[in-house]
Amino acid sequence: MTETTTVPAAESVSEITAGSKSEQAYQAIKARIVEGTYTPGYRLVLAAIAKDLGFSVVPVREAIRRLEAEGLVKFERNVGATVAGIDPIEYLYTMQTLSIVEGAATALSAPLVGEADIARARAVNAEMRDCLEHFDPVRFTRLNQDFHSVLFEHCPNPHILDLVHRGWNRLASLRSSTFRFVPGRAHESVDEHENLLRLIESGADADTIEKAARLHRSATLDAYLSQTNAGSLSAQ
Amino acid sequence: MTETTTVPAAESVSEITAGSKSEQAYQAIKARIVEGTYTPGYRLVLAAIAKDLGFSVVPVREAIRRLEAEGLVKFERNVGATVAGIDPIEYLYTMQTLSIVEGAATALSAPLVGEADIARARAVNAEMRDCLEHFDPVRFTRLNQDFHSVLFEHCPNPHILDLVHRGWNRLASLRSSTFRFVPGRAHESVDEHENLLRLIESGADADTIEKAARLHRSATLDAYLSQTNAGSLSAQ
DNA sequence: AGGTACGAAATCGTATACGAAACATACTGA
DNA sequence: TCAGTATGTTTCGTATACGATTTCGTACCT
Repeated sequence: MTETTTVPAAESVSEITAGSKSEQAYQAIKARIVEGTYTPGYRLVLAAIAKDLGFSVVPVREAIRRLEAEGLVKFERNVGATVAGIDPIEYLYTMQTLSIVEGAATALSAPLVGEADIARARAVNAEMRDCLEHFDPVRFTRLNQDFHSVLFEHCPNPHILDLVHRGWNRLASLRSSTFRFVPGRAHESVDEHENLLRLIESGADADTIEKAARLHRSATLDAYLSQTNAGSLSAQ
Repeated sequence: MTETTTVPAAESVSEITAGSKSEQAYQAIKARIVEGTYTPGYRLVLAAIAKDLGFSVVPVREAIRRLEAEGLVKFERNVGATVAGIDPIEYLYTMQTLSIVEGAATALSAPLVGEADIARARAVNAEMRDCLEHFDPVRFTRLNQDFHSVLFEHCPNPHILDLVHRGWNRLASLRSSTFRFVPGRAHESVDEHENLLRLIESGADADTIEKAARLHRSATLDAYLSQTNAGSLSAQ
């Protein structure tokens, strides 16, 4: 008879969604930005979003502030928030920053990357190579992220790892991939991936790996820059 | 003649305080953490702080979320916020991250650092040398920040610069300076500063400067670690 | 007609209020 | 005596409401 008392019930079946409404709002808005529903420059009005999501404005407000901190939206006091644009100069800054933190993360991860990881990364890279034929920039970019994730996710320093994730996030918010603009870069990229894998396999020292990873990204940036001749602010 | 029309008057003289109350709350709480009024582990209760500052809980809440994003406070859902502790492992992560971003920022700044800057930095370093006699860790740490600020503030990439600032912020929240724990390190530090200045003066290449700046910080970290033998997770 | 000043609408910022979750404590039953 | 449950208190999470600020449209003056 007493057995029923121990079960405090499962929080009402339909409420397993996600933590707070702030969190839900954050996820929802972010998704719409990445997915393109909210295009750059789009004006994010608190009340409108709140009504749309069925929440009050308070959680929405908090979500937007979080997105601001991540650089996905631009916020102006007493005016409102807009989806951050694809300002080429911003793209440059983001890529440069990412080249540095990702390089470091990859180097720090390297000793912890096992054979299984290498194999997985190589498989992804093979898919990318296939992808070069009937070129699909979006798919290619997806695989690219998968590839690099394998290499840096073992980074033991959570702060650095977080910075890497933020960088990728920002890039994701730029609707079309870099490779759409610089398709030629894709070939080199795949080759550099293999090179990077060899370095890690052979237990190269951290500095070498870091430099390679950083250069891999700077090269993409440079390719983009020479395409759009947006000035020479190349990463070191 | 038309110029006069553009001036909408100075917003009422007494209201130059600071933008929003959220901002004020943010500054106030941060100050109390850095200054030590709120010691690590201290429980930040929204209502209490709000009453204390004379605001409502809403701006306070937002301020605390910002501080959480910067890592100054730890936040747990439905439980509350506490001032982030001096967890040695966290200190390690912060220092390692800072070594990387600060190194990069310094290297990127180097070409933009003029003679006047060098002179200023050298003056600060001289003060630090003086400071070595009757050693004052707090003052020394202040000067240390001044010195490095000169070297990285010209960094053209605002994202990286922001990351550097955040790192310094977190370190500042650790009440007593590193040099209190490792006073011997102070001497070497001053010498390394001079070395760094020479490199920049002579127009050394970015990679060399970056490495030197990064090593300068890693060395401080290592000194701390060997003092507390907190395991060997040394930066690269 | 051009530009300025005023006013209304829109939107944000903050206060207050209430419901929900977590923690501490006292009580009941074996 | 002790485990487990019930209750109370604290504190957070969110909704609603109102005041403050900006922006835009319109009428007026030169």
